[in-house]
Amino acid sequence: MPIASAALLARAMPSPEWRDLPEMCLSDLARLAELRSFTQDAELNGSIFIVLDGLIGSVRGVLSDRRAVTALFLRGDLVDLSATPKDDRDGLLTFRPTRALAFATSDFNAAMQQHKELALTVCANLKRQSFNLREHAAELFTKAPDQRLAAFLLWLAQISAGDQAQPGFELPMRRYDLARYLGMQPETLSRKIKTLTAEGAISQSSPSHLVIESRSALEAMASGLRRVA
Amino acid sequence: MPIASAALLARAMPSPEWRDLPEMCLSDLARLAELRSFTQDAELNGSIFIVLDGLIGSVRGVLSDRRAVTALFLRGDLVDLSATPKDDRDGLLTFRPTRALAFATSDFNAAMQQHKELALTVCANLKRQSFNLREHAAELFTKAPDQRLAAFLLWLAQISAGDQAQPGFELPMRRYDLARYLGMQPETLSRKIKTLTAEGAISQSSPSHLVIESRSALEAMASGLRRVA
DNA sequence: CGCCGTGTTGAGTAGACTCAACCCCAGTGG
DNA sequence: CCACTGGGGTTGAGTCTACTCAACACGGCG
Repeated sequence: MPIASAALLARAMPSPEWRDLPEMCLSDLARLAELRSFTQDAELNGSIFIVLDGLIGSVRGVLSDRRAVTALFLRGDLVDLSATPKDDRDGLLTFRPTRALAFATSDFNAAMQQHKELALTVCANLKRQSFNLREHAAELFTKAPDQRLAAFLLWLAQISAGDQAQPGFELPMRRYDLARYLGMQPETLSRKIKTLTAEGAISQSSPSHLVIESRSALEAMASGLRRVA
Repeated sequence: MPIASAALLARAMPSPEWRDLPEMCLSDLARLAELRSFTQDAELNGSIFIVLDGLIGSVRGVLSDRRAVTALFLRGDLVDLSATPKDDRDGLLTFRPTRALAFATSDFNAAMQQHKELALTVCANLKRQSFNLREHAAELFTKAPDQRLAAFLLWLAQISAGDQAQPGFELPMRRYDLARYLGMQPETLSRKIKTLTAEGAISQSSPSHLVIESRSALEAMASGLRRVA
């Protein structure tokens, strides 16, 4: 469904960088945007999205059982794979029920042409994403799997902190997808979680609900360099 | 040294996306830009760069012997780490003698404010870089080290194809840095190169000069080419 | 009940890592 | 002219760990 007004769009926007765009720009975007809801495991394609809530993953080899999750798009992120070569190897998947604003690529580009503030905001967003990608790549091969897991859990606790006062948090994705994002096999991930609970660093009330018991233990585990034999 | 005129700047620009900016914008950039030359292993910081030639790497843990190379910036790439948190863990290093245009961050941002074409070009550039980063991450954990090496060599041959008619190409970086980029140890890289030469896929006249002897063998080994956005 | 998706556990193996030593070459200085 | 030095690169032996494949546990749902 399209958005009624600039004010409504601003309310829907997940982060200030979007919300604070000029009135004119927001109303143009409102005219072009479509608010879409996706179930888990929905395949997204062909559009530009702004994530409102939920979690979208960029996966490599969607069909294969050997898929790689190359990036996570969180609330507030701009998702634009229009620069990606068109083949069937890349894809966007929702890892949980997700809502997003969808734009036709040409519409959004035209809006960027018109409103330089939009172009600047998109630039800033892309820079942040590039940073996260580099960070992720760095972790992928300076850290051992258990360190990556510890670092990821701390990161997750941080970004889902404001949500509620509860001590724990929900894993926003399946074990399988998480393993593929952290660059390991699901079995390995399972074992690592097991050892973390055994060491008392975390505890899990249900498979997807984790509680950090000892933040310091996790931190000690996360920051270390790669295994020293 | 600053650049004299828009025409000179346009001539220096390495790729059409920059060269085709409007006259006004180019002359503003020429006023702000500084043409700088770096030797190998120079540390860059604090500015925004446009790479003219050479190779810049984003490294994690510059000082450590356990460094990770998280991204490569080639000719035509915009290098802007201003969104990166300021700590001593990230850094930019030249992997070979490199020339680049340097801008003060505030100057460049002001220019983006003024010229929306510049903002759009930067957006496009960042999107391409994001794609490359995702591609790299995907390779890092869907491919085995020898596959990564084969894919990288093919990619390198492709992007340095136009340079000359010679059959081979120069490795643009030290073994050590290459290994760190491909996510393996220097020793492992050395062994992999050895097996590739033993299998007749490549040959090396000097340590840094490689010739692809059998493209098909490499392709078979790479199990999927690396794509160029 | 059987089925399916999801997650966990259990051996066994392949292969990347570690550490140490060595080679090669360019520069340097006696 | 030659020994010395240091950086970059290579080789060798041994260890460790993440992967592989298989089986199993569990819950929801027809």
